[in-house]
Amino acid sequence: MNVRRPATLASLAAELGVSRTTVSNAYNRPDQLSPELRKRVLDTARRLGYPGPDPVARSLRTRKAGAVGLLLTENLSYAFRDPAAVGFLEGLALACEDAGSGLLLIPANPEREDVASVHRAGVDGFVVYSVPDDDPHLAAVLERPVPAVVCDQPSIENLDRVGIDDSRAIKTMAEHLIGLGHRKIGVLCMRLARARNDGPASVQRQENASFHVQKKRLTALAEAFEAIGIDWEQVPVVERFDHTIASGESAAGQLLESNPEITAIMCTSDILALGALNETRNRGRRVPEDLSITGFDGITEAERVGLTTVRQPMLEKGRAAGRLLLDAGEPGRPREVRLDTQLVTGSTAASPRSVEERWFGP
Amino acid sequence: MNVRRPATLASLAAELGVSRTTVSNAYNRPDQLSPELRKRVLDTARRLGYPGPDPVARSLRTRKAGAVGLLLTENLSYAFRDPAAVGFLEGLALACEDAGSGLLLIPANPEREDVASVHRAGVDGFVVYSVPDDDPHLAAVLERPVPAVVCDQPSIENLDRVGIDDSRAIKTMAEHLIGLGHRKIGVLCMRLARARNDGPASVQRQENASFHVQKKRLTALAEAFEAIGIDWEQVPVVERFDHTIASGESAAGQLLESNPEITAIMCTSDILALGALNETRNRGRRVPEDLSITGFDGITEAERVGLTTVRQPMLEKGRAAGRLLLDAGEPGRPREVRLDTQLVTGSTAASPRSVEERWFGP
DNA sequence: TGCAGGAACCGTAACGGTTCAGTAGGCCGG
DNA sequence: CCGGCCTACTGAACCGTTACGGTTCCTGCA
Repeated sequence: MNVRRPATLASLAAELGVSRTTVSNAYNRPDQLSPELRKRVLDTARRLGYPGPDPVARSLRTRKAGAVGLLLTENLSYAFRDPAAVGFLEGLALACEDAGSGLLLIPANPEREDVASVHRAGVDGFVVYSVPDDDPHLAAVLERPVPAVVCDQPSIENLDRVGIDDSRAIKTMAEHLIGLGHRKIGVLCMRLARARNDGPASVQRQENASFHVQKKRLTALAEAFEAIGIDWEQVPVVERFDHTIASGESAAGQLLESNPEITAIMCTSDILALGALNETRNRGRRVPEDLSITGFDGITEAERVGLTTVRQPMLEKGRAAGRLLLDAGEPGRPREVRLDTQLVTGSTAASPRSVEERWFGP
Repeated sequence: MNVRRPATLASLAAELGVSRTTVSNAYNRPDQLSPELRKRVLDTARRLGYPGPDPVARSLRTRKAGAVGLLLTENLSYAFRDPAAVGFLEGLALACEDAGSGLLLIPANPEREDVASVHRAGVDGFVVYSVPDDDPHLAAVLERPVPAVVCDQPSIENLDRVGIDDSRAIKTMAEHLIGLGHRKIGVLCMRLARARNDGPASVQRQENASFHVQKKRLTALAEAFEAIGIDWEQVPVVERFDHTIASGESAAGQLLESNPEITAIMCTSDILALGALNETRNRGRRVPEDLSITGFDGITEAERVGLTTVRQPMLEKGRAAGRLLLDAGEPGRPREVRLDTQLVTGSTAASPRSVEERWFGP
């Protein structure tokens, strides 16, 4: 009985001697037929091994897939490796759950240009999470005649958008460090473009960055530091393609090697900051006495080690994106959700003068 | 132009004066038509705003959805909160990625019996991860005429299966504790059945457990301890429905309150163990001097705090499940993957005699 | 000149449903 | 006896595509 099931709504109807409509109604509109007949239909279905209306055929007819697609810049598995991404996913999953919708993770290898996965996705809409502006997958999503919500991206056409004020958020951090007295800093950032570059990022590269969030943060930092008379050209920025603690370590090493005079490292993510923390301490320098280190995101691991960082509500971000997508707004009017961030003063940033104090006494 | 897109493969064909087949071929089989015509098709498609073949209609025709469904016992969002689940997901995502397949997370609220989400899922197969034996969602999956792989479940009909030797694994831990000299232990376990029960779990409840893994582990523990003459009836087992650190804390509290004489707490998961660790220390008892605590899973957080636990390869589990599902085996012969586990001797389990030693000297 | 063979394209039949405008019959009030 | 309404069910159109098995036309070669 379990070998093959050519049972279909039509064959079931034939077996019962009723119309297909009636069988369909038995499943979808119980009030449209007598209880006895309905029972008979369902019983026969069980007997014949009919698993109920085929979801794909139904989707075709109803134009509803019952799922939202998630497109992110990284390998699928990355979504589960980065705590910030996991937080976002959790929020998105919550929103989907509330709406009874599925969540389809779309495989989009950033190194390849294979857009087929986007075309193949049977979804009612897309959530696009922090992909580069020129990503072909994003373009493919825009072509699809379904709504989309972008997250941590510049606003596109008339799409709904979710994000934070990246500029304001990181400026708060910059001002915090400036207030502490730091003048010589270095920056660690995530990938700026689809083309791999592990090393210093020139100002030009920063300006041409296609990863919106990273670009925004660097621009804001430049503004903050130029505002107090520091030449941004002279501020070393080291970029890493992979977003891992190991990347943070090697980037920090590179930075400290070439710019030993800096008193603080600002990272555009907590993961990088955690790596920087490791590397710095491995080199025998104390944090924050010898070097201040700051992150961005506010992931649990960061809070545990007392990282000074900017907390952004990743879960809320995901939830907001899901909600925006699932309860469609007015046609012409794109919506925007901008979430609040919060400076978390941990124990990894202090005044650089404390160094002198250690040497020469207070 | 972006308002409505009634453009379809048929309308495009009509516009071009070619057959639908040809348009279809332009997308799917470029070698079946001349490059010029193909270009003309694609150009016209762009002009008309035709987004390419509809994925749902394609799925219906080809009988391929290009996605695998994941069913788990918990709220969707739970999958992202539990590190072990995240590890599993990462592995599963890797396998999906390799096969160019999507991963559809199916919302299956464990408290409700709403099975529609399973019926609605347009997928080529299911991965079922640790749901209770009597879960209606599981039943719904079995009805669907697509392959399924179960994980951490008893083998079903002729489904592929992935798991570990839970019995052997936890016995190793039990023997480790016994070897250290522990005779009076308490156990913290995860939910045993769909019906909520936060408190002591009687032997009968243990035997009737519908969560296969938990049952297996408890049974194995009973065997291990009865083998050295301990009456399992006398061993306190405390169950928690929610799988959180807070649950671990309250369960440990309950256990220590009613059974202050125990020298070790064995937990069936690291999360519970981390909670137990907190609670124990908050009560002013030292670990492992005053009390030994063991976990199960080997999550990162556990390793960080030096928990004595059993490591199981969650990522490999997910990957194996995905692979099994994606490269279909022989029809009649269900496959089974059984992964290895490993005892991790951390710093949270020690000989109970060290207590006496502390009091009376060595 | 005849013909084999391949390249390029086409027509039809599914794929498995949902939906909507009916229709037949029963019941009821007038 | 008639008109109207309700219940229970039906028929046919439609959703948008791909699989299958052709047909047509052109080229090259004997």
